[in-house]
Amino acid sequence: MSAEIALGLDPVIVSVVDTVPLVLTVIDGERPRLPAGSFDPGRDRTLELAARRSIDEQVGVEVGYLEQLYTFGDRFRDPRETTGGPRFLTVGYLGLIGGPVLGAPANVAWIDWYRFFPWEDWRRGRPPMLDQSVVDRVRAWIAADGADDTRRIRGAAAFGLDGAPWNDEAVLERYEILYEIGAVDEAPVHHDVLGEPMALDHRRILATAIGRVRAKIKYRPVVFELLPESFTLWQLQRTVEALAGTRLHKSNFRRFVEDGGLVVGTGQRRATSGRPAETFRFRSEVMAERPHPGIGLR
Amino acid sequence: MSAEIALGLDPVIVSVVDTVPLVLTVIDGERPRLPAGSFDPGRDRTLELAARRSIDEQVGVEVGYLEQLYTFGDRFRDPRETTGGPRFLTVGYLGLIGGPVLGAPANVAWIDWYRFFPWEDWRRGRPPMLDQSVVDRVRAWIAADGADDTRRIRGAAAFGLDGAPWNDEAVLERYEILYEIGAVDEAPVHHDVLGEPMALDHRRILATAIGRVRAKIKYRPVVFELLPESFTLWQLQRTVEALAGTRLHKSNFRRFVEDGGLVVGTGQRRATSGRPAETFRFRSEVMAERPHPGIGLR
DNA sequence: GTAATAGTGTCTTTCAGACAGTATGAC
DNA sequence: GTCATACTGTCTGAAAGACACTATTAC
Repeated sequence: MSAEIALGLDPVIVSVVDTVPLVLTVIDGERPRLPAGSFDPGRDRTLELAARRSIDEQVGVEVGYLEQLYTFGDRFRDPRETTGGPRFLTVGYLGLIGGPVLGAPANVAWIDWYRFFPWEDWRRGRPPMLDQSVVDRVRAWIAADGADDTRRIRGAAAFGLDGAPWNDEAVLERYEILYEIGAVDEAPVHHDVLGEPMALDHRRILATAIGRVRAKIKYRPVVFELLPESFTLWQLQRTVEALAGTRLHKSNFRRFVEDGGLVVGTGQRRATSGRPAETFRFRSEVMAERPHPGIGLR
Repeated sequence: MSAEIALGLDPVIVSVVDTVPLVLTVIDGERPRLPAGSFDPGRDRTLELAARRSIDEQVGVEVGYLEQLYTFGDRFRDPRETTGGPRFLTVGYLGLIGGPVLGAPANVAWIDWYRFFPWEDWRRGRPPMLDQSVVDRVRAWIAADGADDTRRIRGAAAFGLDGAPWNDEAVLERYEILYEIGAVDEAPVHHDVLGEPMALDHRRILATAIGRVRAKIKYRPVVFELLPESFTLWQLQRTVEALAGTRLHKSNFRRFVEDGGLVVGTGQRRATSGRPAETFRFRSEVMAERPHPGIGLR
């Protein structure tokens, strides 16, 4: 068993175009992967700076918002460990950038994250692939011989069974249960899988990122990192809906966001295919006024 | 510059006794330190298991709840790097254990975390050391020549300036500003420091942990990890107050916790110095009923 | 006029926050 | 009875959630 450590940096770079949440991937093998880099201890002063540089070098993109997600270190998360390689640890990051990104290398692709997590998109009602057969498999897993009693609560909370509400933030919890029941391609034994796979454990890292974004928009004004300086309220709502995977009530959303002091009108108007919309900008002063200025509404 | 990496594990183990939040420290140098261990890639299947084993081996304690906090990797966070040592990265963990812990080695000490963060305890009103002189230093830092405009918002949100409310979760943000203004011993240049220092960057890690606990109790029933199987509501309230560093309204707290289905009475009573109190236990079913079952109340 | 998108008014229910009160024990 | 702690009732205002409505453009 090797005593070496190799440290990687796995950034999940997110952008939203119209109603589609996109994740930046590299296509250079069978499965899409995150634009991972490796940490060179001699070069960067902090892990975050290393992540920024790695992203810039690989895909020519400078991210604005970047936060650390989690450090993944399970043995054999990288198959090179089985053939005498070092232990591959990686620090996951979440990066947000606004607008479409140009000038990226040819093997870089922005992919709708719901291709990897189709069961997470409830904007047009319950996703069709999340059908009775999947629910039955989760229930079988709950009731399995020798299973811990906590499975009942984990399963109900993750998939909204037995009257529990759907929790949009429980992305990782759902992915992990689907992994355990063999409903994703990455599981060692699997059948009738859901969604498209990614390389290594990158879909798990993406699940962590989606869960984090969905939680974070509710108590920190991070959505604005994904929008241009000025935007319409409809644009803002569409962006939040894309991330959260749910629909919001228009008038409640407007009230929340305007009365809450999160945005302020610019006085400008923008032509649409109907009545022109007023444009707004983020009001950064809310950060000091309220402890948790975010968007959390049904 | 070395190209080596060394990975440590720095657990913040928390317990609450009566009204005192305690953190487990090791006293073997000038300053108390966290019971840090190093990660041996050949031994443990996951980072969390490695952290558990490290804690058990060092201080003979088996933690129940354990979650990853953050990975710290700033250059020179460990001074051994300056003399040709490897780059010392560390993964911080938060562990919670209930009840007093016996049988620990002699150099292990449970210390009231407010000795390191006296300005975080608002249970008896505004902490006296957080006086005008400190506020003046923060304001000077905000107004400094060439300072970024974001300092105004950071400072106001962290220290409740200009009408902003005190945010109990902003523990790390406050520590970082105090570091920048030289009001903590760990800062390279400092005077009139607040609180007791810890070794290396351990106080920063502890700040991260306190902020995380304070945030987490509001949306996850983690307090119960710190309490025995059955407890009185007064005990529960005292524990929450100890962690949050604020006082809560008794009747509102009771209503929240009982009507919210977080606890259920056992029917048993317990003698006190006044009327006997009913005992309660945690109702784990809430986890499936509500998306965010926690305790968040003034 | 219609279609399409933008934006407003208001009712109801829920719940946080604050008040003041009563209950049951030891002595 | 007093003292100490445990526990309850209820008022108020804010805000979430749901509903229906009006406004301004293109055609």
